Amino acid sequence: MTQTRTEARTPFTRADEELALLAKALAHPARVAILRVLTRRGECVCGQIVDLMPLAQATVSQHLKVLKDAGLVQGEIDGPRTCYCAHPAALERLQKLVGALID
Amino acid sequence: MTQTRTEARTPFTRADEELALLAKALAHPARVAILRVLTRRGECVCGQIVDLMPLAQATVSQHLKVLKDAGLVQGEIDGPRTCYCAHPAALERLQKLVGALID
DNA sequence: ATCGTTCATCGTCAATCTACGATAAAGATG
DNA sequence: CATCTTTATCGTAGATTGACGATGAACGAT
Repeated sequence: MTQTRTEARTPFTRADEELALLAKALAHPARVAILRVLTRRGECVCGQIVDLMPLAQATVSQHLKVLKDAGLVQGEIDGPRTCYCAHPAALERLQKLVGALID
Repeated sequence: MTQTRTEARTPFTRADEELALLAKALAHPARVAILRVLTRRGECVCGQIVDLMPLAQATVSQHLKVLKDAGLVQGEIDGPRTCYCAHPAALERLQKLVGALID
């Protein structure tokens, strides 16, 4: 047995992993569009976003989950709705990581 | 008939598409690592990159192609080798697009 | 001309992603 | 309580991605 740890291991650095994860969350135009809506209009209820997107509700919800898992977006349950807003710190983090890549 | 053009069409803006494409190219730690190597060490022959990565030559070559297609990297054939270097303008473009998202 | 080196591409398999309809869960409302 | 609205999740089908070995193409050296 050459591997005793249970954690997933990769031979890449943390910064590489972190940047890749953030980039992956932005790697679909729908998610970029959602994020743009949220930074422009501040808070949005899920249904408002769905109305702006050429996608089914289930698909938008799935993209929102990806953005939330990446920390780019925060969701707060508000009665029967869910209110989403952008999390600027994550975007700034992404910008910083890209900047570090440039040198 | 509601669609006469032959080009692929998306309902997203160009900026959304462009950012998504650049992000997608960075959406794998191996590609981030390759890009970091290239910005740190300037030019690199493909084999040097392969030696630094825990991946087969074919896989690294495939990742290099993704980076090249996204414009993040340039490759120049030099005899039997191929010399790669980062294309900083593309990274700056990415940074700018992310910045525009923040507002 | 025949090697040996270097790299890109092909073929392929497993895994992940994207999209959607259907359904479940949670609150509001009558 | 029954119902409507809103959103998340399930299940699934098709497409794309990531990994590799094998092979091919291009060049330098013997």
